[in-house]
Amino acid sequence: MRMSQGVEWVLHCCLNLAWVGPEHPVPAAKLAEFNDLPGAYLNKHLQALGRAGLVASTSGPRGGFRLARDPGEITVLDVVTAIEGHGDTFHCAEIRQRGPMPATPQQCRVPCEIATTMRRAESAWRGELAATTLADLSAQVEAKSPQTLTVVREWFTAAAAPK
Amino acid sequence: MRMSQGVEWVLHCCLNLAWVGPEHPVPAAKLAEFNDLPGAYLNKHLQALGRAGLVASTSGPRGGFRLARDPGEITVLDVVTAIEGHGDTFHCAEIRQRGPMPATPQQCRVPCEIATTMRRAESAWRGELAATTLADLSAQVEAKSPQTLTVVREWFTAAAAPK
DNA sequence: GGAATATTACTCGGATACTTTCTGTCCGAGTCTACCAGG
DNA sequence: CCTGGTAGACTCGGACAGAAAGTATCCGAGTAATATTCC
Repeated sequence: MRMSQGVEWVLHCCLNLAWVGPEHPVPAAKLAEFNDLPGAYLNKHLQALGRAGLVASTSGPRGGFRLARDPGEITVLDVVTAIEGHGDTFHCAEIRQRGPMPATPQQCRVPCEIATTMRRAESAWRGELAATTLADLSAQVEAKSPQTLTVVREWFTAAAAPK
Repeated sequence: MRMSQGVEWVLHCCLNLAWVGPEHPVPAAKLAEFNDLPGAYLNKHLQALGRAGLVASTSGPRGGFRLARDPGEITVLDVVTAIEGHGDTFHCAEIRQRGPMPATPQQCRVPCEIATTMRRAESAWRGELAATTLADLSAQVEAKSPQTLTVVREWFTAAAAPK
Protein backbone atom coordinates (compact mmCIF):
# COMPACT_ATOMS: atom_id res chain seq x y z
CA MET A 1 0.00 0.00 0.00
CA ARG A 2 2.14 2.84 -1.27
CA MET A 3 0.86 6.28 -2.14
CA SER A 4 1.59 7.51 -5.64
CA GLN A 5 4.55 9.84 -5.74
CA GLY A 6 2.47 12.08 -7.95
CA VAL A 7 0.79 13.31 -4.79
CA GLU A 8 4.05 14.71 -3.50
CA TRP A 9 4.84 16.23 -6.88
CA VAL A 10 1.59 18.10 -7.25
CA LEU A 11 1.61 19.25 -3.65
CA HIS A 12 4.93 20.95 -4.23
CA CYS A 13 3.60 22.38 -7.48
CA CYS A 14 0.46 23.65 -5.78
CA LEU A 15 2.59 25.53 -3.27
CA ASN A 16 4.59 27.01 -6.15
CA LEU A 17 1.37 28.10 -7.82
CA ALA A 18 0.12 29.58 -4.57
CA TRP A 19 3.29 31.65 -4.26
CA VAL A 20 3.26 32.83 -7.85
CA GLY A 21 -0.39 33.86 -7.61
CA PRO A 22 -3.41 33.12 -9.79
CA GLU A 23 -2.87 36.05 -12.16
CA HIS A 24 0.26 34.45 -13.62
CA PRO A 25 -0.23 30.96 -15.15
CA VAL A 26 2.77 28.64 -14.95
CA PRO A 27 3.34 25.96 -17.61
CA ALA A 28 3.91 22.37 -16.54
CA ALA A 29 7.39 22.45 -18.04
CA LYS A 30 8.43 25.26 -15.70
CA LEU A 31 7.05 23.47 -12.67
CA ALA A 32 8.90 20.36 -13.78
CA GLU A 33 12.14 22.24 -14.22
CA PHE A 34 11.91 23.90 -10.84
CA ASN A 35 11.25 20.63 -9.04
CA ASP A 36 13.48 18.49 -11.28
CA LEU A 37 10.67 16.21 -12.41
CA PRO A 38 9.72 14.59 -15.75
CA GLY A 39 7.61 17.25 -17.42
CA ALA A 40 5.23 15.06 -19.40
CA TYR A 41 4.35 12.88 -16.45
CA LEU A 42 3.89 15.86 -14.18
CA ASN A 43 1.57 17.31 -16.80
CA LYS A 44 -0.50 14.15 -16.60
CA HIS A 45 -0.94 14.56 -12.85
CA LEU A 46 -1.78 18.24 -13.21
CA GLN A 47 -4.55 17.24 -15.56
CA ALA A 48 -6.02 15.21 -12.74
CA LEU A 49 -5.96 18.31 -10.58
CA GLY A 50 -7.75 20.15 -13.34
CA ARG A 51 -10.49 17.51 -13.54
CA ALA A 52 -10.91 17.82 -9.78
CA GLY A 53 -11.38 21.57 -10.14
CA LEU A 54 -8.34 22.48 -8.07
CA VAL A 55 -6.39 24.18 -10.85
CA ALA A 56 -7.42 25.92 -14.04
CA SER A 57 -5.44 25.57 -17.25
CA THR A 58 -5.01 27.83 -20.26
CA SER A 59 -3.44 26.77 -23.54
CA GLY A 60 -1.12 28.60 -25.85
CA PRO A 61 1.75 31.00 -25.18
CA ARG A 62 1.74 32.57 -21.72
CA GLY A 63 -0.54 29.72 -20.75
CA GLY A 64 -0.18 27.18 -18.00
CA PHE A 65 -1.76 26.23 -14.69
CA ARG A 66 -3.03 28.41 -11.89
CA LEU A 67 -4.90 27.65 -8.69
CA ALA A 68 -8.64 27.68 -9.24
CA ARG A 69 -9.38 28.66 -5.64
CA ASP A 70 -7.80 30.47 -2.76
CA PRO A 71 -5.01 28.42 -1.13
CA GLY A 72 -7.00 28.50 2.09
CA GLU A 73 -9.85 26.72 0.32
CA ILE A 74 -7.78 23.81 -0.98
CA THR A 75 -7.01 21.03 1.48
CA VAL A 76 -4.33 18.39 1.26
CA LEU A 77 -7.13 15.84 1.15
CA ASP A 78 -8.47 17.50 -1.99
CA VAL A 79 -5.12 17.01 -3.68
CA VAL A 80 -4.72 13.43 -2.49
CA THR A 81 -8.16 12.37 -3.68
CA ALA A 82 -7.62 14.15 -6.99
CA ILE A 83 -4.58 11.96 -7.67
CA GLU A 84 -5.47 8.75 -5.89
CA GLY A 85 -9.18 8.69 -6.64
CA HIS A 86 -12.17 8.77 -4.37
CA GLY A 87 -12.21 5.04 -3.55
CA ASP A 88 -11.43 3.81 -0.05
CA THR A 89 -8.08 2.11 0.46
CA PHE A 90 -9.84 -0.80 2.14
CA HIS A 91 -12.59 -2.44 0.17
CA CYS A 92 -14.70 -4.99 2.02
CA ALA A 93 -15.29 -8.10 -0.09
CA GLU A 94 -18.09 -9.30 2.20
CA ILE A 95 -16.31 -12.50 3.03
CA ARG A 96 -18.81 -13.19 5.78
CA GLN A 97 -21.47 -13.84 3.13
CA ARG A 98 -19.41 -16.54 1.45
CA GLY A 99 -18.36 -20.06 2.33
CA PRO A 100 -20.30 -22.93 3.91
CA MET A 101 -21.56 -20.85 6.82
CA PRO A 102 -22.54 -17.45 5.41
CA ALA A 103 -23.84 -14.65 7.58
CA THR A 104 -27.54 -14.01 7.35
CA PRO A 105 -28.73 -11.04 5.26
CA GLN A 106 -30.13 -9.62 8.46
CA GLN A 107 -26.67 -9.46 9.99
CA CYS A 108 -25.29 -7.88 6.83
CA ARG A 109 -27.47 -4.82 6.98
CA VAL A 110 -24.63 -3.18 8.88
CA PRO A 111 -20.95 -3.31 7.88
CA CYS A 112 -18.87 -5.99 9.55
CA GLU A 113 -16.57 -5.12 12.44
CA ILE A 114 -13.45 -5.33 10.34
CA ALA A 115 -14.77 -2.92 7.73
CA THR A 116 -15.98 -0.59 10.47
CA THR A 117 -12.53 -0.51 12.07
CA MET A 118 -10.85 0.18 8.75
CA ARG A 119 -13.34 2.88 7.92
CA ARG A 120 -12.81 4.55 11.27
CA ALA A 121 -9.05 4.56 10.76
CA GLU A 122 -9.36 5.93 7.27
CA SER A 123 -11.71 8.59 8.50
CA ALA A 124 -9.11 9.72 11.02
CA TRP A 125 -6.54 9.82 8.24
CA ARG A 126 -8.78 11.87 5.98
CA GLY A 127 -9.65 14.16 8.86
CA GLU A 128 -6.02 15.12 9.36
CA LEU A 129 -5.50 15.73 5.67
CA ALA A 130 -8.68 17.77 5.41
CA ALA A 131 -7.60 19.93 8.34
CA THR A 132 -4.54 21.18 6.49
CA THR A 133 -4.86 23.65 3.62
CA LEU A 134 -2.32 24.91 1.14
CA ALA A 135 -2.41 28.20 3.02
CA ASP A 136 -1.41 26.37 6.20
CA LEU A 137 1.55 24.72 4.49
CA SER A 138 2.57 28.01 2.92
CA ALA A 139 2.41 29.78 6.27
CA GLN A 140 4.59 27.11 7.88
CA VAL A 141 7.19 27.41 5.16
CA GLU A 142 7.15 31.18 5.43
CA ALA A 143 7.60 30.96 9.19
CA LYS A 144 10.74 28.88 8.76
CA SER A 145 12.31 30.74 5.84
CA PRO A 146 10.46 33.95 4.98
CA GLN A 147 12.48 34.69 1.88
CA THR A 148 11.47 31.48 0.13
CA LEU A 149 8.07 32.76 -0.88
CA THR A 150 9.25 35.84 -2.76
CA VAL A 151 12.37 34.23 -4.17
CA VAL A 152 10.38 31.39 -5.70
CA ARG A 153 7.82 33.80 -7.11
CA GLU A 154 10.61 35.79 -8.72
CA TRP A 155 12.14 32.70 -10.24
CA PHE A 156 8.89 31.79 -11.97
CA THR A 157 8.02 35.28 -13.11
CA ALA A 158 11.56 36.10 -14.21
CA ALA A 159 11.72 32.94 -16.28
CA ALA A 160 8.74 34.08 -18.33
CA ALA A 161 9.19 37.85 -18.44
CA PRO A 162 12.41 38.22 -20.51
CA LYS A 163 10.81 36.76 -23.57
CA MET B 1 -3.49 3.46 -3.14
CA ARG B 2 -5.45 0.33 -2.50
CA MET B 3 -4.87 -1.97 0.45
CA SER B 4 -4.14 -5.59 -0.37
CA GLN B 5 -7.21 -7.75 -0.03
CA GLY B 6 -4.98 -10.20 1.82
CA VAL B 7 -5.40 -7.99 4.87
CA GLU B 8 -9.12 -8.63 4.94
CA TRP B 9 -8.57 -12.32 4.38
CA VAL B 10 -6.16 -12.82 7.23
CA LEU B 11 -8.20 -10.67 9.60
CA HIS B 12 -11.16 -12.98 9.09
CA CYS B 13 -8.86 -15.96 9.52
CA CYS B 14 -7.38 -14.53 12.70
CA LEU B 15 -10.85 -14.20 14.17
CA ASN B 16 -11.53 -17.80 13.21
CA LEU B 17 -8.32 -18.87 14.91
CA ALA B 18 -9.22 -16.85 17.98
CA TRP B 19 -12.57 -18.62 18.23
CA VAL B 20 -11.13 -22.08 17.70
CA GLY B 21 -8.46 -21.54 20.32
CA PRO B 22 -4.69 -22.00 20.29
CA GLU B 23 -4.79 -25.64 21.34
CA HIS B 24 -6.29 -26.72 18.03
CA PRO B 25 -4.23 -25.82 14.91
CA VAL B 26 -6.24 -25.13 11.76
CA PRO B 27 -4.73 -25.84 8.33
CA ALA B 28 -4.79 -23.10 5.70
CA ALA B 29 -7.01 -25.23 3.49
CA LYS B 30 -9.74 -25.30 6.14
CA LEU B 31 -9.56 -21.55 6.63
CA ALA B 32 -9.75 -21.11 2.87
CA GLU B 33 -12.76 -23.40 2.62
CA PHE B 34 -14.61 -21.65 5.40
CA ASN B 35 -14.07 -18.19 3.90
CA ASP B 36 -14.31 -19.33 0.25
CA LEU B 37 -10.81 -18.17 -0.65
CA PRO B 38 -8.00 -19.61 -2.80
CA GLY B 39 -6.12 -21.88 -0.43
CA ALA B 40 -2.62 -21.54 -1.81
CA TYR B 41 -2.69 -17.77 -1.89
CA LEU B 42 -4.17 -17.55 1.56
CA ASN B 43 -1.36 -19.79 2.75
CA LYS B 44 1.11 -17.29 1.36
CA HIS B 45 -0.43 -14.52 3.40
CA LEU B 46 -0.52 -16.65 6.53
CA GLN B 47 3.20 -17.19 6.11
CA ALA B 48 3.62 -13.43 6.37
CA LEU B 49 1.70 -13.53 9.64
CA GLY B 50 4.05 -16.24 10.82
CA ARG B 51 7.13 -14.19 9.97
CA ALA B 52 5.61 -11.32 11.96
CA GLY B 53 5.20 -13.61 14.94
CA LEU B 54 1.42 -13.31 15.06
CA VAL B 55 0.67 -16.95 14.32
CA ALA B 56 2.61 -20.17 14.87
CA SER B 57 2.56 -23.00 12.35
CA THR B 58 3.04 -26.75 12.70
CA SER B 59 3.58 -29.12 9.80
CA GLY B 60 2.28 -32.58 9.17
CA PRO B 61 -1.08 -34.20 9.94
CA ARG B 62 -3.15 -32.39 12.57
CA GLY B 63 -0.95 -29.40 11.84
CA GLY B 64 -1.89 -25.90 10.80
CA PHE B 65 -1.93 -22.36 12.15
CA ARG B 66 -2.77 -21.06 15.59
CA LEU B 67 -2.52 -17.64 17.20
CA ALA B 68 0.87 -17.09 18.77
CA ARG B 69 -0.50 -14.64 21.35
CA ASP B 70 -3.67 -13.85 23.19
CA PRO B 71 -6.25 -12.15 20.91
CA GLY B 72 -6.16 -9.17 23.24
CA GLU B 73 -2.45 -8.78 22.48
CA ILE B 74 -2.81 -8.69 18.69
CA THR B 75 -3.89 -5.40 17.17
CA VAL B 76 -5.34 -4.79 13.74
CA LEU B 77 -2.27 -2.68 13.03
CA ASP B 78 -0.08 -5.72 13.69
CA VAL B 79 -1.95 -7.65 11.03
CA VAL B 80 -1.92 -4.80 8.53
CA THR B 81 1.81 -4.20 8.86
CA ALA B 82 2.48 -7.94 8.65
CA ILE B 83 0.82 -8.04 5.21
CA GLU B 84 1.57 -4.57 3.85
CA GLY B 85 5.04 -4.17 5.26
CA HIS B 86 6.47 -1.66 7.69
CA GLY B 87 7.06 1.12 5.19
CA ASP B 88 5.06 4.34 5.26
CA THR B 89 2.46 4.83 2.56
CA PHE B 90 3.90 8.27 1.81
CA HIS B 91 7.59 8.38 1.06
CA CYS B 92 9.16 11.83 0.84
CA ALA B 93 11.49 12.11 -2.17
CA GLU B 94 13.05 15.32 -0.85
CA ILE B 95 12.01 17.32 -3.87
CA ARG B 96 13.00 20.50 -2.10
CA GLN B 97 16.66 19.50 -2.40
CA ARG B 98 16.43 19.17 -6.18
CA GLY B 99 16.11 21.59 -9.05
CA PRO B 100 17.73 24.96 -9.74
CA MET B 101 16.84 26.37 -6.33
CA PRO B 102 17.44 23.59 -3.79
CA ALA B 103 16.74 24.03 -0.11
CA THR B 104 19.79 24.47 2.07
CA PRO B 105 21.00 21.47 4.11
CA GLN B 106 20.28 23.55 7.19
CA GLN B 107 16.59 23.73 6.28
CA CYS B 108 16.51 20.02 5.56
CA ARG B 109 17.45 18.96 9.05
CA VAL B 110 13.73 18.77 9.75
CA PRO B 111 11.16 17.09 7.48
CA CYS B 112 9.33 19.37 5.09
CA GLU B 113 5.81 20.54 5.84
CA ILE B 114 4.24 18.18 3.33
CA ALA B 115 5.95 15.13 4.77
CA THR B 116 5.03 16.26 8.28
CA THR B 117 1.37 16.55 7.36
CA MET B 118 1.35 13.13 5.74
CA ARG B 119 3.10 11.62 8.70
CA ARG B 120 0.62 13.13 11.10
CA ALA B 121 -2.29 11.74 9.10
CA GLU B 122 -0.72 8.31 8.89
CA SER B 123 -0.05 8.39 12.58
CA ALA B 124 -3.74 9.01 13.25
CA TRP B 125 -4.58 6.11 10.94
CA ARG B 126 -2.17 3.78 12.71
CA GLY B 127 -3.41 4.94 16.07
CA GLU B 128 -6.94 3.84 15.29
CA LEU B 129 -5.77 0.48 14.01
CA ALA B 130 -3.52 -0.04 17.01
CA ALA B 131 -6.39 0.74 19.37
CA THR B 132 -8.39 -2.24 18.14
CA THR B 133 -7.40 -5.79 19.05
CA LEU B 134 -8.68 -9.10 17.80
CA ALA B 135 -10.37 -9.48 21.19
CA ASP B 136 -12.26 -6.24 20.58
CA LEU B 137 -13.47 -7.42 17.19
CA SER B 138 -14.44 -10.77 18.64
CA ALA B 139 -16.38 -9.12 21.44
CA GLN B 140 -18.26 -6.94 18.98
CA VAL B 141 -19.22 -9.93 16.87
CA GLU B 142 -20.31 -11.84 19.94
CA ALA B 143 -22.44 -8.90 21.09
CA LYS B 144 -24.31 -8.88 17.81
CA SER B 145 -24.72 -12.64 17.32
CA PRO B 146 -23.61 -14.63 20.38
CA GLN B 147 -24.01 -18.04 18.74
CA THR B 148 -21.50 -17.29 15.97
CA LEU B 149 -18.48 -17.90 18.17
CA THR B 150 -19.39 -21.43 19.28
CA VAL B 151 -20.92 -22.43 15.94
CA VAL B 152 -17.77 -21.51 14.06
CA ARG B 153 -15.60 -23.29 16.58
CA GLU B 154 -17.68 -26.41 16.17
CA TRP B 155 -17.42 -26.24 12.39
CA PHE B 156 -13.64 -26.21 12.54
CA THR B 157 -13.27 -28.85 15.23
CA ALA B 158 -15.94 -31.12 13.70
CA ALA B 159 -14.24 -30.98 10.33
CA ALA B 160 -11.07 -32.40 11.83
CA ALA B 161 -12.35 -34.77 14.50
CA PRO B 162 -14.19 -37.46 12.44
CA LYS B 163 -11.01 -38.60 10.76
C1' DG C 1 0.07 -58.24 23.44
C1' DG C 2 3.57 -54.61 23.16
C1' DA C 3 7.20 -52.04 21.01
C1' DA C 4 10.17 -50.60 17.35
C1' DT C 5 10.11 -49.46 12.56
C1' DA C 6 8.89 -48.32 7.90
C1' DT C 7 5.24 -46.22 5.37
C1' DT C 8 1.93 -42.99 4.23
C1' DA C 9 -0.58 -38.94 4.04
C1' DC C 10 -0.76 -34.34 5.31
C1' DT C 11 1.11 -29.67 6.23
C1' DC C 12 3.79 -25.63 5.49
C1' DG C 13 7.25 -23.05 2.72
C1' DG C 14 9.27 -21.02 -1.04
C1' DA C 15 9.93 -20.80 -6.16
C1' DT C 16 7.38 -19.88 -10.41
C1' DA C 17 3.75 -17.58 -14.05
C1' DC C 18 -0.02 -14.16 -14.86
C1' DT C 19 -2.77 -9.84 -14.21
C1' DT C 20 -3.46 -5.25 -12.85
C1' DT C 21 -1.73 -0.86 -11.52
C1' DC C 22 1.61 2.62 -11.66
C1' DT C 23 5.20 5.07 -14.14
C1' DG C 24 6.92 7.31 -18.05
C1' DT C 25 6.75 9.03 -22.98
C1' DC C 26 4.96 10.63 -27.26
C1' DC C 27 2.35 13.24 -30.56
C1' DG C 28 -1.86 15.88 -32.00
C1' DA C 29 -5.74 19.65 -31.22
C1' DG C 30 -6.47 24.14 -29.76
C1' DT C 31 -5.06 28.86 -28.77
C1' DC C 32 -2.71 32.99 -27.92
C1' DT C 33 1.09 35.90 -29.55
C1' DA C 34 3.67 38.26 -32.75
C1' DC C 35 4.72 39.57 -37.15
C1' DC C 36 3.51 41.47 -41.64
C1' DA C 37 1.03 43.68 -45.20
C1' DG C 38 -2.27 46.96 -46.60
C1' DG C 39 -4.96 51.19 -46.00
C1' DC D 1 0.61 55.43 -38.03
C1' DC D 2 -3.14 52.20 -37.43
C1' DT D 3 -5.77 47.97 -38.49
C1' DG D 4 -6.75 43.46 -40.16
C1' DG D 5 -5.10 39.07 -41.36
C1' DT D 6 -1.95 35.32 -41.28
C1' DA D 7 1.61 32.44 -39.90
C1' DG D 8 4.02 30.61 -36.11
C1' DA D 9 5.04 28.73 -31.75
C1' DC D 10 3.60 27.35 -27.42
C1' DT D 11 0.43 24.88 -24.24
C1' DC D 12 -2.55 21.38 -22.65
C1' DG D 13 -4.87 16.89 -23.39
C1' DG D 14 -5.33 12.24 -24.19
C1' DA D 15 -3.46 8.00 -26.51
C1' DC D 16 0.52 4.75 -26.38
C1' DA D 17 4.66 1.56 -24.22
C1' DG D 18 7.51 -0.14 -20.19
C1' DA D 19 8.22 -1.32 -15.22
C1' DA D 20 6.75 -2.73 -10.82
C1' DA D 21 3.72 -4.57 -7.59
C1' DG D 22 -0.07 -7.55 -6.54
C1' DT D 23 -2.45 -11.91 -7.50
C1' DA D 24 -2.69 -16.68 -8.19
C1' DT D 25 -0.73 -21.37 -8.64
C1' DC D 26 2.24 -25.35 -8.23
C1' DC D 27 5.44 -28.62 -6.32
C1' DG D 28 8.97 -30.11 -2.90
C1' DA D 29 10.90 -30.61 2.18
C1' DG D 30 9.61 -31.88 6.58
C1' DT D 31 6.66 -33.97 10.07
C1' DA D 32 3.39 -36.54 12.69
C1' DA D 33 0.19 -40.18 12.69
C1' DT D 34 -0.58 -44.87 11.21
C1' DA D 35 -0.06 -49.52 9.78
C1' DT D 36 3.09 -53.35 9.87
C1' DT D 37 6.30 -56.52 11.56
C1' DC D 38 9.05 -58.68 14.97
C1' DC D 39 9.92 -60.03 19.81
